[in-house]
Amino acid sequence: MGVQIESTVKDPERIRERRKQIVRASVELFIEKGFHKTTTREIAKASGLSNGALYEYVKSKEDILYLVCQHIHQEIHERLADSLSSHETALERLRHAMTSFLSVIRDMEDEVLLIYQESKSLPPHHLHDVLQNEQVITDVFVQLLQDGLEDKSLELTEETIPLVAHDIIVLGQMWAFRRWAIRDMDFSEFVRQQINMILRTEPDHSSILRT
Amino acid sequence: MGVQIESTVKDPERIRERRKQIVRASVELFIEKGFHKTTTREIAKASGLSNGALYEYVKSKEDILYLVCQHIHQEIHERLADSLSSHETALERLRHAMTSFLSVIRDMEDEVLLIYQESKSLPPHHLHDVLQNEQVITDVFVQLLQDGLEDKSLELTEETIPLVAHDIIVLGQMWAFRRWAIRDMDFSEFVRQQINMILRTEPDHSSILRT
Amino acid sequence: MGVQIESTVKDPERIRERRKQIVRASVELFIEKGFHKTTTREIAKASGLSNGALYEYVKSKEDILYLVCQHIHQEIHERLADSLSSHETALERLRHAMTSFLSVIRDMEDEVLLIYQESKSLPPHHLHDVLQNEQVITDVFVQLLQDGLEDKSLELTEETIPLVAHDIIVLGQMWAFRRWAIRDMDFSEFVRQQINMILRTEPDHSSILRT
Amino acid sequence: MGVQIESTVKDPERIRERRKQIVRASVELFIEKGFHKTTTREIAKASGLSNGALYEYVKSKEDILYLVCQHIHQEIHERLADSLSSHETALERLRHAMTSFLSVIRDMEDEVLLIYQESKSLPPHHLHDVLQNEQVITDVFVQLLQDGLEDKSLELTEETIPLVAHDIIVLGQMWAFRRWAIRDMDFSEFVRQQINMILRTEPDHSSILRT
DNA sequence: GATGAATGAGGGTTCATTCAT
DNA sequence: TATGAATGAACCCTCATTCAT
Repeated sequence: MGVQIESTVKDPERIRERRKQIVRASVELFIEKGFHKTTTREIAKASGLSNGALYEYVKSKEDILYLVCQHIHQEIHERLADSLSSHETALERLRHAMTSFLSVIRDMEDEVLLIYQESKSLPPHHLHDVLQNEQVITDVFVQLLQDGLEDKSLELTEETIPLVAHDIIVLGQMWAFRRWAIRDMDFSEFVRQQINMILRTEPDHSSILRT
Repeated sequence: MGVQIESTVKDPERIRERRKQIVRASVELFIEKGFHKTTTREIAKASGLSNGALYEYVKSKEDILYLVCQHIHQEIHERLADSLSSHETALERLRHAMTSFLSVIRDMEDEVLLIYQESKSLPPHHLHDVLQNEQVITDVFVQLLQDGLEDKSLELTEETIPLVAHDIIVLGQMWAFRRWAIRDMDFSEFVRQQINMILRTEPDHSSILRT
Repeated sequence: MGVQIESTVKDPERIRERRKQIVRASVELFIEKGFHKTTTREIAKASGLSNGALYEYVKSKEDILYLVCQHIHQEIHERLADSLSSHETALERLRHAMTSFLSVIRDMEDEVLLIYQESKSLPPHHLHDVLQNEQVITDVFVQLLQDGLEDKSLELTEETIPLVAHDIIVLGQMWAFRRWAIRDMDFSEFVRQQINMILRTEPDHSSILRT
Repeated sequence: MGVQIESTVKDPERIRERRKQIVRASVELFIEKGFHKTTTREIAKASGLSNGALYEYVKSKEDILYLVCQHIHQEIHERLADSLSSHETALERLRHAMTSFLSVIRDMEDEVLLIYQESKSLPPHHLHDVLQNEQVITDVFVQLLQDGLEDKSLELTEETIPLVAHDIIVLGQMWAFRRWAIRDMDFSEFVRQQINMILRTEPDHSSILRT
């Protein structure tokens, strides 16, 4: 799954191991200084590898960026998937998922920001794959909305589902990429409001329109 | 207004002129290749300036990025401000503003994306200023929401206004930074849905919750 | 004539000047250590240029090799052409040319060897051009042989001319690339014998075959 | 005979075996990409050895080049020696040898070219040995010429023998290193002309001079 | 003010060789 | 003996910036 990154090394266990080191170090560095201003030497050093060894697990600096993006998406997706509940109605499951998603975003705000800012530096092939991963995460919500359509706990039309799902993602990721504007807001308040923006469940607030 | 960029040149008219050339050329280049992959030589050439002349109107490559971001924000803000209507109710003015805003985003999707992806490369001082400009644009909607609170054409609480304003901005800019996911959607359909996401004005759709 | 080498610099006079420095330094270095073991830093330093300046007059290290080969061929060709005499018979002109050619080879043995050993590292396009230059030099002898055919001072058939011309070149260049085997031979003796090999003019030695 | 190459391995049989693999692979690679552009990893892989194993049969990359040159010379020499005839006169034996030599050159043109282009990269000690091997081959012709002097089937003076022998070698190897200029010539025609260049045996062509 | 040649630090990457297993 | 991961010096080249003219 995803694009295969070549390696000179044969032992797959070791590859996994070393790449984990590389990714861990790189995430930190990329967050701190950005992809372009981070040197491969720094990455090697922070990974506990020599300059040469780094290139046995990766073919280019861009590969590292890809690995980083993939790793971040994986973690987000895993944590989101793990938190999927089995409440009776899709509405309740959706609300729960949104809450979980938002809390993942908060935990990984730097990482989310990283993807927003650096993924454009990926070569087309890898970029495509990263965007696909973003879609995979979005699809979790597409599914939940679909469920709501079926069990009628949500009222919406089929055609709007894709965009609504993206809205959910984006209104959540905002916490990461608009930090500067929201920093003084309480996170739980943010959660409450964004969920309400999507669902309008609060009494007498099904719309911000005056009835 | 904004951060002053130093110049060796005295004549302010000439400075304005030359910087316009620089910005025009840079926007295009940055969109095409990204900030880091664009060289100052390319910028100079595309601006019709010599390598040395460039540095008489600008002190560093980062200054150019700043000029570019500022210019983009200015244009967005101008066009948004110009389109502010004088409808009776704030609700109507808001709806009109959102529509205008979205159409500006569509016209300038590359530029919007540019700011999302490259502004992080600004030195802190300039970054701060750019974010402030983003806030200025957001404040247009803050004001409209406030108006709606006052003329009671909108129903919301004071505290939610800032975040709702940001939501409006972000749900609009999505068109630029989620193009890859939305490309096959009709723009007017996008507009309709996003406005509805914010306002829930469509009959029987004041909420996606089943009543 | 020849393949154009790009330069960032505009002033053609300066380009010529600087490239002369580069070539002069490189010939020496390439002869001493070979193309691959010579670094661009060494070349820059020996040329009296900075690392960066070097690359304003040349696009790659291979370009330098090309410039070097071209320069060597040019000099050989010039000196050969300059020495072309106007003796009555083609035979005499040929003998004179061969003598001159051999003395050029002796003066430039290192350079001749350089081309033999390093031209293979040229990119195809440039290699082709270098070989063409080699042919140009060969053609000097082709012409002389042709003349001899016409004025009947030489007895040979048209079809053998090309190969004989190449033989002349190669039997001369031997002095450079077989030095190790010939070093203890007197140069004038070498000249005498090689010319005799081609012309068999010495009394009673028109062939090494016993009559 | 030749320079001893060190090895960590004891069993001489195994050494011979492995080095044969190494040489076979390297010849091909060096011909294809040149010595410097061929990596030891490629050699190891193509030899069916591991990176480390390679260095148990050879102490450096240059050693491999030496082995390669030696092998090529050996094969040329062997094939030349094998073809030595026992015709009555030295002249006839010489003509036969030249024909054989030329056909060896044709079969091994890539290898001959390889030695011309890469032997310069050998460390002095090894280079000396390789040149000596070249001399050994030359000496085959020295001997034949000497024989001709003795049985008087050739007319030449003792002092010219060494150079004539080298001329024979070089006029033959031309087929390899001047391929680009001669490619459209028929090989048998080449043979005929080159032998005639040396021997001038064709009727009425004992010299290219008009009598 | 303008030009464009010059600077030089530093970047990503390679690869001959070594060495722990 | 064999393996293949690790090392790290070194390479070619780029480019933001400066400065003599």
